[in-house]
Amino acid sequence: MKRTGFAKADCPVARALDAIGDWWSLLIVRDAFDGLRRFGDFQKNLGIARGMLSARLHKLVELDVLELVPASDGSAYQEYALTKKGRDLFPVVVSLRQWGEAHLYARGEAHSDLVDQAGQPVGQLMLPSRAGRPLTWSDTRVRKVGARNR
Amino acid sequence: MKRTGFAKADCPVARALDAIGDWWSLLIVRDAFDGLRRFGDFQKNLGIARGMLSARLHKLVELDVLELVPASDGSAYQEYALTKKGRDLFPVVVSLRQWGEAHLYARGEAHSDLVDQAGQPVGQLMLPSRAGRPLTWSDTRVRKVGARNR
DNA sequence: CCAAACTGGTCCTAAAATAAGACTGGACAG
DNA sequence: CTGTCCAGTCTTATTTTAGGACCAGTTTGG
Repeated sequence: MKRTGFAKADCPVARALDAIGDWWSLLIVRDAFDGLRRFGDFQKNLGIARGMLSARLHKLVELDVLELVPASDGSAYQEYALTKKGRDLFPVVVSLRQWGEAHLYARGEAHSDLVDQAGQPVGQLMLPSRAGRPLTWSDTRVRKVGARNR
Repeated sequence: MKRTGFAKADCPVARALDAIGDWWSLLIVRDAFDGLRRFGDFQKNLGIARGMLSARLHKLVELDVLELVPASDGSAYQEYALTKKGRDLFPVVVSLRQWGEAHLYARGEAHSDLVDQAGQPVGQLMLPSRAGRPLTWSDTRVRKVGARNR
């Protein structure tokens, strides 16, 4: 009864969740966007069990979401840095952030905030049609391929 | 050793993952966007264990992501429908889809596809600054609140 | 230059979550 | 009425996770 996997699904959502849809991976990636790079920093900030963290970091490296690079402070240690593939998770993290902000906090409750370089709050993620007009869920549908959609 | 929770985190990403960041919830929501509404339909399409599905659906209802409504075919059964809060997960599902499409398929490998009503492929999710200009990960930072960021 | 502390892990155990299937009770069709 | 469909619940075996003990190489403080 191994946990069901979706690595070979036809649906990109299923494959993406199979890769980074566990409890910790996206939090590690979020911390990486915040500038964390060392094993100990992730461990301290997340409070994750060291064994879990070790396993997750190795998996993320294997997936090419993170890569090991020499420590930036010149020490003999190594650091975990986001790759292009990892940086491309930015919209995933932002979408979760915006949904959380909108629906998971009581009015007035404090939370961290995403701002641009000028300190201005950012806008909402927008899905443009090919022509550039904003689309909502009701404007789109999934074109299935082959037989199954799993 | 209960699974660590983030329901009270300052970070909206952590809260969002606490709510819907398990292996199944987002796949159920994806199927709901595809029009599935009945217990049996979700179960068949996902291949999920019935007990799991039952627990997940109840949690999603409790979270107000789904709601129970009378069956649309006039039978005595009920259906699960997306609420506003659930429909607001659209960008989350789309961001995962686009990341999966871009990074998880071999060239030429078939996958399902998101298109608009005219059958045109949609564009990439875009994060606008307040002024409407596209932002990338390096243009933004998280403004922390209070003491902790977990 | 030696001891202590830090870094980045691995290994072990107990508890919790998951998968898979058996079982149940109400709805519905013939 | 009888058999089948629907929407679950319950049980059990297996896997995953949390948390801590342990360990080897690195850096720091005196």
